Amino acid sequence: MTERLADTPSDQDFLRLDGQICFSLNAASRAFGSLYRVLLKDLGLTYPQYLVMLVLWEQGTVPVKELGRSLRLDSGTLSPLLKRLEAAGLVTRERSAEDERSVHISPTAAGAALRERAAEVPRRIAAATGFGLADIVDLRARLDRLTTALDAATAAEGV
Amino acid sequence: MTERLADTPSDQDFLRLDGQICFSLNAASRAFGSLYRVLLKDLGLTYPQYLVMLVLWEQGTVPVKELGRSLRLDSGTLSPLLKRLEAAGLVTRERSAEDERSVHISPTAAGAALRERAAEVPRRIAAATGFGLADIVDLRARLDRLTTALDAATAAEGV
DNA sequence: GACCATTGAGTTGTGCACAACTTAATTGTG
DNA sequence: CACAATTAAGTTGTGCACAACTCAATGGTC
Repeated sequence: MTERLADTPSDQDFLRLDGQICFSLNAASRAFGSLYRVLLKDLGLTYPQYLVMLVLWEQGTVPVKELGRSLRLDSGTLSPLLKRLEAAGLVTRERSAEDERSVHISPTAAGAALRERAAEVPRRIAAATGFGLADIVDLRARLDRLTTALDAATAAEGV
Repeated sequence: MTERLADTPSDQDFLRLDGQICFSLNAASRAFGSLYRVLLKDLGLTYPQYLVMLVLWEQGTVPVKELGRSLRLDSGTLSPLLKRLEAAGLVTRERSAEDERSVHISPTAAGAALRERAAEVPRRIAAATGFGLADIVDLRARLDRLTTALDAATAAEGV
């Protein structure tokens, strides 16, 4: 393989990258998923459900719209997920009085109680990464930058 | 908010981190997914299907087992995916003669031809990230390190 | 050679992500 | 006020990820 200047990558370079950043990202995301699955099993929550509960624990009552903004999910994903949480007795769903289009989600007593049992999860996750706080903060910043760039590109293509 | 030493993060720090690295990772992964979806639409491929085709373009005929190892996917995911690729006329599936348990996947002529049309995708993805080659390589290394650590932790918990 | 554990694909069932659509409530404008 | 456009949830359909399972082929081991 011949040497190339770092600023003039070949098609081959791109082809290799291709199966890489996104693939590595995907793999890391799924690896997190596996660990969360194990840690959340006792609580009877999936990772997306756990994210919803995190928001509710912090904010109390939250409209579906706001949940979607926070978690980057649309109603097509949230509606059935929230129904399952409701069926599990962890949240309530009620139409807003001021705006009948809006539905407010609140944790039930059981849902709120789950917070204690979930308290250990974040620390165990952080420990499992083997990363220090600074590393994590740095990685997060890069990923967020990446997401912003990709969203912009998708929007540009989408036109 | 009070200042803390970097090496003694509080529970609050962990709770905040929690909704962060994994969440950022997830968001980035999905942002990639959205861009790939747009770019692959003309080819009639989803991102996972594209990954399979990448392997086939590079290696020709590959047993399902090997595909699973490469892509970190099990037969529960691959079997239906490969059936869809077969239905689309992009791959063939045949039982191995030496080992009747094994199924070999090969690109058809149409599947191989798709390679040309997909050639642009990697460069456009790389451009969309806004990252240089060095940044991408570095990020990939961090993510792979993360995945390894998480897999080890999951295995340890799994016991 | 018979028996049993292992292996590779496939199937079934659950849940998430997302596109495309529907429905009902609200808002804006003539 | 009326009516069109917008907005918030929800529904439907497709595809992926994964656990748990089945089934047939293979490879020891006695």
